[in-house]
Amino acid sequence: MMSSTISTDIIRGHTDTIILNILRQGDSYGYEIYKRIIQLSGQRYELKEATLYTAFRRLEKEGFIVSYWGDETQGGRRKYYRITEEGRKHYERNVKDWDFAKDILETLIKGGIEDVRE
Amino acid sequence: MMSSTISTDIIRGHTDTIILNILRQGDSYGYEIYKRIIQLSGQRYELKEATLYTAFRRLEKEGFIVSYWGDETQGGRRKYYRITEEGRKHYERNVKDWDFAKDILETLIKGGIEDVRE
DNA sequence: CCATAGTACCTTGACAAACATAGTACTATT
DNA sequence: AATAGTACTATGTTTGTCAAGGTACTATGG
Repeated sequence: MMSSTISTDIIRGHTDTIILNILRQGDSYGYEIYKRIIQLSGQRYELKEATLYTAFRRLEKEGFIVSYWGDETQGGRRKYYRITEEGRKHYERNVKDWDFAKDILETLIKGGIEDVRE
Repeated sequence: MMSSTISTDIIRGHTDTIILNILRQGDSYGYEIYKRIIQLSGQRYELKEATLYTAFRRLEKEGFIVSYWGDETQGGRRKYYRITEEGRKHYERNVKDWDFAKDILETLIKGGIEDVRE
């Protein structure tokens, strides 16, 4: 599995958006988000746990998410994350940036001189 | 100009492909490639010179391009770059990877649980 | 009862790409 | 003489990703 042709450098810069996209659909915790990313990609991409937890810290520091401990009476404790209003705005902005950049990127990697934009 | 909403992390990983795309349309030199990238993006993206020359060294080391000095009798000397057969293959591979990754990325940043891929 | 796999979280250190900054050197224009 | 443009290069910093390792609990099969 995970015959990943998706290089990490292509995903780089989208990690935060990917996480926020999951959280805007409901609170979740690290391991579940980790699994859901694999599932969403159809087993084609795995965001490493270390990267994920690094991102949580970054996002929380920037005020885009908040965390709270679940009240599991048994089993491993879970740290849940919730997206903030700021986080939603940040997500929307990132998606907009992505849609915008996508087209330019397409021209840059495939276009010839006749495709010059104005 | 250059009200760049394109973050460098979105371009990251595509630098080599962007350069190879220009070179597969004919030999060129650093400064010209620098200018053409700005032009191709419609003044929306500037690949910094430092990044460009770092990429040249990387690409040459990997055998994807070769360089030779131009025979300018006047003006600053120019170092030309030519794409190799290996470079062309590398370019094709990168474009394929990008097309593949693009769809998955789209799902990851916009998709909900109902969009799970198989 | 013990080994293994799975769930769940976290830290440290290494690496590579992109870039800021700075420099060299020549040409053309004012 | 000053400035802007062309053209190349080196050095050091920042940042995101990840490999590797660790802790701790639960469930399952032999």
